[in-house]
Amino acid sequence: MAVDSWWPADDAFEIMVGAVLTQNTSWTNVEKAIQQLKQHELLSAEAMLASDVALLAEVIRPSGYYNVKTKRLLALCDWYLQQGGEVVLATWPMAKLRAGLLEVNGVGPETADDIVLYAFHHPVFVIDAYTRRIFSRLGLLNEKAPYAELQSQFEQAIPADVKTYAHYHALIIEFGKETCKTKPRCQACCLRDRCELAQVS
DNA sequence: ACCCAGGGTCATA
DNA sequence: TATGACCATGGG
Repeated sequence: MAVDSWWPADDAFEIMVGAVLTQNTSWTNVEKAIQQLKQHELLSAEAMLASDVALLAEVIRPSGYYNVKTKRLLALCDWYLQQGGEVVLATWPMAKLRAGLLEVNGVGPETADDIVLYAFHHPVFVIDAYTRRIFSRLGLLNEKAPYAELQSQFEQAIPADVKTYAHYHALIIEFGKETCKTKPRCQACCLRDRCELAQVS
């Protein structure tokens, strides 16, 4: 599965926006917000910073936490332009990019890694709630372990390759979304049959 | 009418 | 350092 086939976006900036909007939120809600950003021609750092804050909040409303996320998007836009935008950021090494993103208010480890992997194509493994739930139910990791610790486990188990990391993450999300909706705890037994993911252990 | 969902920050002890 | 409150929507 190609990276872009499950995180569709026209450019790196759109992925950055999506990474913030999807915080603790289903992707279907994020799609609505992004669609509305496009309709209002607000899907650029310059346009967001120049827009009326109340309007921006209203436009991204479907993604939830819209007041918080409005501030976070503006902080990210600010940083993005200050550094010189996509052209400059694309030249940064992975560690510098990740550290820089983490400095932005509202960008935590998962949001930063979404951006590092999907927008700038550096090999970093994204740890999300699905990863924690599914693999802890399989008894393969401690759900409460710190982000960096879990990330290290996956990065040691999987070859450090952008497409591979994106592929595994996509598989995890697919299970998180599609299996056993009425019985969430059944995810583990469904997962056992999927060789690709079972091999992660 | 409930329950859940792909985070992160801040205040408190 | 660790735990809890808070942010808010949409779908099952």
